[in-house]
Amino acid sequence: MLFRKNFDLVLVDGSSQFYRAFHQLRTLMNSLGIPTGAVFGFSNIIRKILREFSPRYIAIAWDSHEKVRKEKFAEYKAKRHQMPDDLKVQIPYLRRLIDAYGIPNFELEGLEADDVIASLLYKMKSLKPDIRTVIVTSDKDLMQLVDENTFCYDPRADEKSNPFYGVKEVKEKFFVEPYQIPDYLALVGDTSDNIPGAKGVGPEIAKNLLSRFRTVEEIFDSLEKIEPKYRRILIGQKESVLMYKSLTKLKVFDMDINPENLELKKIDYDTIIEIFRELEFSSYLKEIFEEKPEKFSKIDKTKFYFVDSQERFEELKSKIEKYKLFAIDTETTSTNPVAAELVGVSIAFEDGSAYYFDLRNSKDYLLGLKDYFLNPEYKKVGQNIKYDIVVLKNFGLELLGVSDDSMILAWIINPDRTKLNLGELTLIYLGHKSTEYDEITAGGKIPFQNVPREKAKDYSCEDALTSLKLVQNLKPIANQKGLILPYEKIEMEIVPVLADMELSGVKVSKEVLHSFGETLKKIINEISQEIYSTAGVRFNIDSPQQLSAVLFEKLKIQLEEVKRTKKTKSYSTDNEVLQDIADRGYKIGELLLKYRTLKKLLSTYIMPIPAIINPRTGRVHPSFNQTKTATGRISCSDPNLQNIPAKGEEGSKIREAFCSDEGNILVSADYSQIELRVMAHFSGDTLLKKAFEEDLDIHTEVASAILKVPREKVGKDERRLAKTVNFGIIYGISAHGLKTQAKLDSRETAQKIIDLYFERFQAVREWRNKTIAEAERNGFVRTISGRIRYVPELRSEDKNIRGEGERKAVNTPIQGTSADIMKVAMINIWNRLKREEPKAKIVMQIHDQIIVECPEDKADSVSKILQEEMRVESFFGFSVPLKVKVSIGRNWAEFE
DNA sequence: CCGCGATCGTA
DNA sequence: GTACGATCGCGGC
Repeated sequence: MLFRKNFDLVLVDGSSQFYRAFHQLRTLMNSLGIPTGAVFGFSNIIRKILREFSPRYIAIAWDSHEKVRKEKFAEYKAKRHQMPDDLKVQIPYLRRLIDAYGIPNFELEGLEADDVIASLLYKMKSLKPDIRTVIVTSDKDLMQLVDENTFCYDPRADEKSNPFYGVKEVKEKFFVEPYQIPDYLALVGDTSDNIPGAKGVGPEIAKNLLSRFRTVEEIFDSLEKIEPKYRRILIGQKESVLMYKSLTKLKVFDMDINPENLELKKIDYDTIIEIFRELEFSSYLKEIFEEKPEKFSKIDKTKFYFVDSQERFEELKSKIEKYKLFAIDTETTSTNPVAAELVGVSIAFEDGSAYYFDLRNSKDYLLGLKDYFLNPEYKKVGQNIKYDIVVLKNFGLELLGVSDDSMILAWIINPDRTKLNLGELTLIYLGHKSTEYDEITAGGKIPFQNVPREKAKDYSCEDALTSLKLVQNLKPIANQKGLILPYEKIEMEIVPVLADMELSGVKVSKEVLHSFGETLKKIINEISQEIYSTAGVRFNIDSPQQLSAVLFEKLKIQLEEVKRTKKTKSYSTDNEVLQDIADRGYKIGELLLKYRTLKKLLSTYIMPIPAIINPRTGRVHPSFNQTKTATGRISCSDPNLQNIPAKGEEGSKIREAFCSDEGNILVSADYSQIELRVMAHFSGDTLLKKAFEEDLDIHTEVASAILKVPREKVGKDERRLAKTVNFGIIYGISAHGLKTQAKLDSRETAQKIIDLYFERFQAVREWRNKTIAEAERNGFVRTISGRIRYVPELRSEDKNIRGEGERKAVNTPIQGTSADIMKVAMINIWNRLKREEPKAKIVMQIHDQIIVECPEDKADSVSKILQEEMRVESFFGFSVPLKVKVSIGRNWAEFE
């Protein structure tokens, strides 16, 4: 280690670190939409320096007004405009936080943070000559203070580089002594402070001169001794250079302070925890928990009981009757609810009591609650309660009257939030650290059924109770944000629908997949051999790294433009590139395309799916995830049946494997052009609405409108272009995106087409502008049901990030409203089928399509129900007719 | 063993 | 140009 890390004094350049953190984390916010990035970044720095240096003395220096330098030079820091509102709102949090950390702050009227640091350092050195100091900064200005006992430290330096700057490092970087830094910057300029420097002088000349002279003053005093080529450059610049130096040279003000004023005070953990909870910094909260577990409240476990006697059971029943609402949590053998076996159940009440059923002993008490479970008058709440519904149903208990779910609440409050586990939510919203599953199962090594009963009881009861408390905390937030309608009428209503879909699963033919798989394996093998012989080398075709080496280094294939990957900027080998290679006549291009397609099908769909067929049901039971998308869509996983191939001969072969059970049939219903209809509704565009009212082909109509030709004259290519434009509009469109997608020759051509579109569909343009403007004002967009999504990207100064925000702001109401419509339809269908065709089961949902499996002779009846129940216009006051297409088949390939 | 990046399947 | 999830390779732990 090069440096002793123990310093006596830490001086932090507060203003610049705060600004930097703000710009770097501009889009970070809590679930209430409050921007938090600057505080997050600053907190990180504070925590890091306290941890690394454990200083006795510490101070954070702040800029005051910049009038001293401004008076000298009006352009100084002219590039920095007024403080943005998003930064302003974070200041009170930061102040409280710094106070809570016990760190003194200093500010000097008229001076900048840098000067304050210089003044503090000067004073402390005069009082304690041997003091070792570290200055926390990312700016080079402060390096002028570096000496044998004073170091600069860049808290944001990456892991590998040395974050410390001592005398040696400063010399290596600038080739001047630390005290010469102001002279150096005065000569070469400093773009970050808008100091131009001497005209014609760059680092090389500055280095050279400052190796021979100590200061710029000396340089200008000795101009006659300097070579003519330098003299000519410098002449006439003395005044400005000396002025620049006076700007970069730090000012030392004699501060009336004692070392005690800089002492690190006692840390107020309670306040820090309070702030971190409010700003939702869960990772920091966890770190604090590791340091000071006693600062976190623990849940009261004194009222957690086993239901192991008739007395307890009676007590529990009377609580159910009294409160008419309880939280429920199940403990099982698997995270997959269909495969899971129930081993324990807990039930918690408002009074903080909770009851645990250890099912290893007896199942009778639990079964004794059957009537309460079935009675929807008794409300049930939980965390991801869909899971418990599925498990309990397989156990033989149906749970009706499910009214609340803490996970769904947290998600609907901020659907971009990805961490929704109970521990995380508990830490932030309740401020206590719950027992983690890994703690009682030794990191998952002990199966739950083997966890000692006392531990199991406390764990399970705690989960049920925290879920109840979270619901009580989160529901008012949802209400305040106007989310009760989508929450109660859509999300909570669809929970049992999705639970049933998971229970039903879908039949898949092992035979079809197996035989097709064998065929594919042979073909893939043959293609691989051909690829190897064409390339002249055996390599891993699945490795983009190796593949690009073969294509571009070994075979030296040259393309018109080199396409690079997004993050690592290496050579891209995606389909577009391979197609390009094929088009240029390279046989390997075609081979690779075929290889990719077939390998994808084999490894993603054909091989894994038979392996996850549930042996008990003979079907696959995917998860229908309700809290995984930011727009309100449902997602599907394990396996994801929402991306089963649809196109191509091979895709169709895979769809063939998804079929109805013996004696059953599949009925599919899909919305026609739902997203464009949603856009017609939102914009109120008369032309679009008319097209849908008259049930015309929308792409042809749009082509006719933008190309100004009669619809009869619209050709295939025109229609295809219009279709691409239509999709583009839904995705928030950009000229670049349309150019790529429609393979246009330039961005300008794409822009012209977009302009033509908006010229004809002015209402769409107006809606788009209005939506973005409102999103900027409110911070979020809404779907038709009132669901929200924040768009913090719109606050960014980065044009690309802003553009991204604009597209999200436009796309989310469209995609999200379509999701709202589909969800309401599913709820209606499920309720109606339950009454009228109880043997019919919803088995799939693919965003605009729903698939029901039913006995063959019920196909017509089910078709009619789907057709009727999907017309949900009246639910939302939707102003455009919805169109539903129904088809019937034995398997998924037989639909249109 | 985990996370990330590249790739590719869907709406 | 939007929204997802699964697979594989690869590098780090």
